[in-house]
Amino acid sequence: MNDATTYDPHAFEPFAVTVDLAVFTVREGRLHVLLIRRGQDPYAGAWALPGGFVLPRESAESAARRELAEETGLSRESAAALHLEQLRTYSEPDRDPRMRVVSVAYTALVPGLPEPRGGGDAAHAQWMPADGAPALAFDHARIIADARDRIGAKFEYTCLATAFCPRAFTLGELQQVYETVWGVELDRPNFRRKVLATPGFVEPVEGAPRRTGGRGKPAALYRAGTAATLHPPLLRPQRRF
Amino acid sequence: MNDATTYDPHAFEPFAVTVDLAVFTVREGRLHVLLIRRGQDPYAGAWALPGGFVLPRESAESAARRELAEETGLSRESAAALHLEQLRTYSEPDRDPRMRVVSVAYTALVPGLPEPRGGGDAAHAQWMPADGAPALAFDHARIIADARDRIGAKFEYTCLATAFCPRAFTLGELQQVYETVWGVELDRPNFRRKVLATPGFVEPVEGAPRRTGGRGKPAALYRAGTAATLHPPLLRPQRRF
DNA sequence: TCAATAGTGTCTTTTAGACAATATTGC
DNA sequence: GCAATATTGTCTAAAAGACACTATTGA
Repeated sequence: MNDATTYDPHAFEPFAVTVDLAVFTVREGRLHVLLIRRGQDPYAGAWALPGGFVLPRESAESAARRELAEETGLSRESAAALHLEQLRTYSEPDRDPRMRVVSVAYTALVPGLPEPRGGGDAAHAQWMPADGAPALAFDHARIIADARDRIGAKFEYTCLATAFCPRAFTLGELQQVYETVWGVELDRPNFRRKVLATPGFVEPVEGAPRRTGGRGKPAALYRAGTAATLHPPLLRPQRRF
Repeated sequence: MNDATTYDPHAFEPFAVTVDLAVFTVREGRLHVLLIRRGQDPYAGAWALPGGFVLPRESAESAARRELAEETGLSRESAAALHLEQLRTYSEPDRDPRMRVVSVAYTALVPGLPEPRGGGDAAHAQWMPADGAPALAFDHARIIADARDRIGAKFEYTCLATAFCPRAFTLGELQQVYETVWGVELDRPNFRRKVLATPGFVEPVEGAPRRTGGRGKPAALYRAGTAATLHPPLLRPQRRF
């Protein structure tokens, strides 16, 4: 085994360590991902995930939150409240043609509303549909695919879906989040029964019911509960064969 | 956003990138983890996870497989067949007191039998019970805890448990793997019904049945099936409250 | 009135959990 | 025979799925 004691940090060409952010939202019944347009080679003009270098004195998680605030134009306080989760690390030697870059990818889920009005560099950040997205720089298409897999799986046994919803939301909105992420239709009464029967998933919020589109009965409002995981899970409908 | 184009790799003190391996096995009904004893400061004399530096031209995954082969004394071919999975990356600035080290942790599951007879550096590698383990160097206790959480969760909806079993195993052995990892007792008839009803989880193997301890009816042998995930999942018994 | 969405109730099928009963081995 | 483990079977409880039905809004 190698040991760090025997290692001279300057003996090798150094590794660069970056974070990449796969920031998702649901708008108009479609999953969107936050992308920026690259101005320089390689991949000049291509779309890419936001991200940046981990600074010498910060953790990857801190770097991810810092970049997230910068890219979305949110305050640090708001960004701190967003759901941010480490996805995995990508370290193929040639994933960046210029130098050795190891990137820690993070997934963030944000409610549908806020535009990525960027302070600073984020002016070119834009929501793009996660399906039918353009060609992406580096291995970013892979990162997005991995992130979508992870999100879809976590929807089954965690309360993660509420991270896509505003503070107060209707069960119809929550159901649409599930349907969008999973790409399936769910039965409304059964979904409702299941969600309400899961302790800590959602809790009712008092006040005037909200109308969804103007038409139809106004729906009751709920907010995210205190639970983090679902017991029992909310399983994706299976493709029986 | 920072961009690698504007980055001088030698401007900062470089990052070192390592892999840490949390290698587990089940023996005698207890979960064990492969540890090495450190010979040098910091943490001289303490136990630590095996691992090492990612070389300039290899991916973290390749480094993990290389280190795994070295530490366990297995051939590259055997090591390639073991279950190896990226856990997460640890990047706190002071996790190593000497320098900035970002470590990509991997989890490996191996069948109970093989001793870590090490070629080379691995002579000091040893299986230790995962509970009641000694104090560990760096943040390795945290890594082991994260790995155990992940394994326990994945047991619910994947076929991962068979990775702890030899090529041919009995349902009783598989059940004991579940019971060890989850720390619960399972009902044998129900476990059996569930496993056999899940397509692709296990498949029967012909040949003489094996006796477990000499006493009792010999059990039929099975091998791992072709499925990777369980549908529907095999849920951990819930602590109802 | 109708269209549209929210919400309730009910029935059936599936799955999980508890546990009795039988089978096959070593001693 | 008995102890120990494997295996089958049965009954019950819980959950999922399908779907009819009612409720409340805007036009």
